[in-house]
Amino acid sequence: MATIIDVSRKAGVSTATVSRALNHPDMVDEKTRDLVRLVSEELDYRPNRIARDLARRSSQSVGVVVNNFASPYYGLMLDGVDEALVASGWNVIAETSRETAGGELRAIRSLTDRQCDAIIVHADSLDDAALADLFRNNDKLVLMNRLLEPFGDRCVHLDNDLGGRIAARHLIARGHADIAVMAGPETFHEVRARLDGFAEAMREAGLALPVSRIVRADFSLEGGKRALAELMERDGTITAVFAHNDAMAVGAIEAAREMGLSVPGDLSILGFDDMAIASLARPALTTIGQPLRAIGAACGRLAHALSRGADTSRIRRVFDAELIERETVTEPRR
Amino acid sequence: MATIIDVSRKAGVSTATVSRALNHPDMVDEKTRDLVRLVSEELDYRPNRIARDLARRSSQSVGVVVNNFASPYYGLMLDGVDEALVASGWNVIAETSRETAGGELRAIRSLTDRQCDAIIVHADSLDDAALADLFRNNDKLVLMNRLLEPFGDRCVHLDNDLGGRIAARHLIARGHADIAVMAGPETFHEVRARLDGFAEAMREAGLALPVSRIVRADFSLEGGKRALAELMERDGTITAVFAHNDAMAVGAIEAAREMGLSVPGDLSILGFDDMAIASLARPALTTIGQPLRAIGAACGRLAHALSRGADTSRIRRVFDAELIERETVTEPRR
DNA sequence: TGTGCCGATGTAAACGTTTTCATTTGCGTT
DNA sequence: AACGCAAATGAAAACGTTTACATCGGCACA
Repeated sequence: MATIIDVSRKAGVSTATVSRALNHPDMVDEKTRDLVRLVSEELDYRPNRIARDLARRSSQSVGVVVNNFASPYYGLMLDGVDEALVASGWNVIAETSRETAGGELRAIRSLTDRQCDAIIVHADSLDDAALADLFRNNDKLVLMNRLLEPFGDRCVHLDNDLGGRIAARHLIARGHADIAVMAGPETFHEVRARLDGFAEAMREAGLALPVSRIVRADFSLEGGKRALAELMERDGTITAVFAHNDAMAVGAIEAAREMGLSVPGDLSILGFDDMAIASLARPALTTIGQPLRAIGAACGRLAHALSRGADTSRIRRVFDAELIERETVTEPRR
Repeated sequence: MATIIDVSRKAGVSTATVSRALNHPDMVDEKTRDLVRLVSEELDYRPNRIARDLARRSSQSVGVVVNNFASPYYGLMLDGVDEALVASGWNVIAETSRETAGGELRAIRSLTDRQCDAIIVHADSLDDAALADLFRNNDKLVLMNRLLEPFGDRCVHLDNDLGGRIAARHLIARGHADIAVMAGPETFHEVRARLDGFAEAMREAGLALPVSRIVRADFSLEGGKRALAELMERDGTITAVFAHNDAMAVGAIEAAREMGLSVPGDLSILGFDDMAIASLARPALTTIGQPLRAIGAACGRLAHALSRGADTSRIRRVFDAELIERETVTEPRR
């Protein structure tokens, strides 16, 4: 591999001039600039990024920590981050936390050691206090799809409260009054917000949401099946259910079918997330979508701006959930 | 941030000793070793990876280039790569090609500039000749889920030929004789192998596979729908179809339903890939699975071994496809 | 009591850039 | 002709490590 020294020798100039010709073309005479470029081309010179990074004290990369790569939830956000950074020649160094709090800390440390100029983290296992600690000590940290209160300007997230509201309003608009919700585990911060927004919109419409109509389930298809069974056993009068993610919703569809209930004839079902499964389900699932790619891209832009000390005020931090109408919500049969 | 110089001063030794105490503990006296460790701890010293990489002439990272992050196809393999490397403290630097040949070359260049010790590439847009060029000039390149003939020892891939064989044998074993195949676009190298294996197994069983029973479609749900329509129009006697991926297979299920055909009663359908959609479809799709995570992990191990000049002979390069029986294949009705 | 060796440490070079500071050159101004 | 200034360039320091080589004691051995 040719180094800058090879180029400087062959071109008969100093390494400083080569560096300037390539990085700050306007600082060097046109003739030498062309000469240097020509020679670089001939030798197929490619600057060693490690040496450059060391000298510049910037790695031109942002680290991202996610639970895993396999789930499209993370995949879409990663795509967004990548999309936002690729134009500026920056790289994304991704590391997985393998769903543990220890893993998240380990990943952040490792990315810090690698001198990433900023780090984007999707934190599931870390609680608010631990995160606040991290954010206090590191001002180049961006929180992905989660809101951490005192550091709102470094969080990019979906408005889950609004998502819950939209869900309630849609079901209410279709004429439902006896509505149940299939909530995710309490450990998920999203769950609280979706529940709050939903309850608030119900209240505004003068409708009741008794605790007997709220059931907890894990975010899986099986969880959804079990949850629907429990719900119907508790209270057979419900006409619609709002599930906190698509997998649970699809599970609910299956459970309903097994009970001899038609969807949406006897029971309307509304999901959340708009993952691939929603459009593939039959009947196709009506759901609340979150713009994951856009959220990822905003994280990327924020990280980039943060690490260059640029203005971050024009970067969007909160994204709206959006109703995706398909086939599983209609008027209740009377 | 504390540097090695801070540590050396505070401990009253040279930087060389600090470096040795931390990296080669057996080269330094027990007492100084403990002292250095204590001081490092106190100052919260973390070696600067960029400086270390420059000095060691190794970045301890492997680059991976994939089309995108959003598809679980790549996600699963990335998870595998990560899994194989995380233990040794190496990082994965991922870059997307955005589905273009130019993008693949650009990504490889960029990862080379970053001094990745090895690069794993999933090449879709590059043809064999271009790839061979690359592999000739760079001996730290690993090809992910594709076979490039003269460089088989640096390719990790699914045995697609076997996959095709398994598909044919399963349908034949169930009693089918009039079988059609829904092949993917010719540009995909997998497609050829699956077709070959399938045709070979049909021949072995003494069954015909006329070209009229082979239809090309793109790898999408819509493509599958259109392809089934065309197939049935050409020849209404078929009792089973082998689709080259799950999305097409699910499209075929839908098209069949729209034509008033029951699946698997009137028509058996066999997919390929075993992506999430397969288990979610109703009826659940019988398909041929590929161990993507294991393939990714093997790529990771191979890249790691290659970059350290270690023995690579014990790393598995070809993985078997596996039949996943669900609900869409049964005996033909007679 | 030398001699040789080995273990522990320090000195300084090396990794390949970027950038500060100093120097040279040429030009316009008085 | 002397001066100042700006543009172009070079010399060398800096980035923070690792490691080849040199040095120094101490110890076993003859």
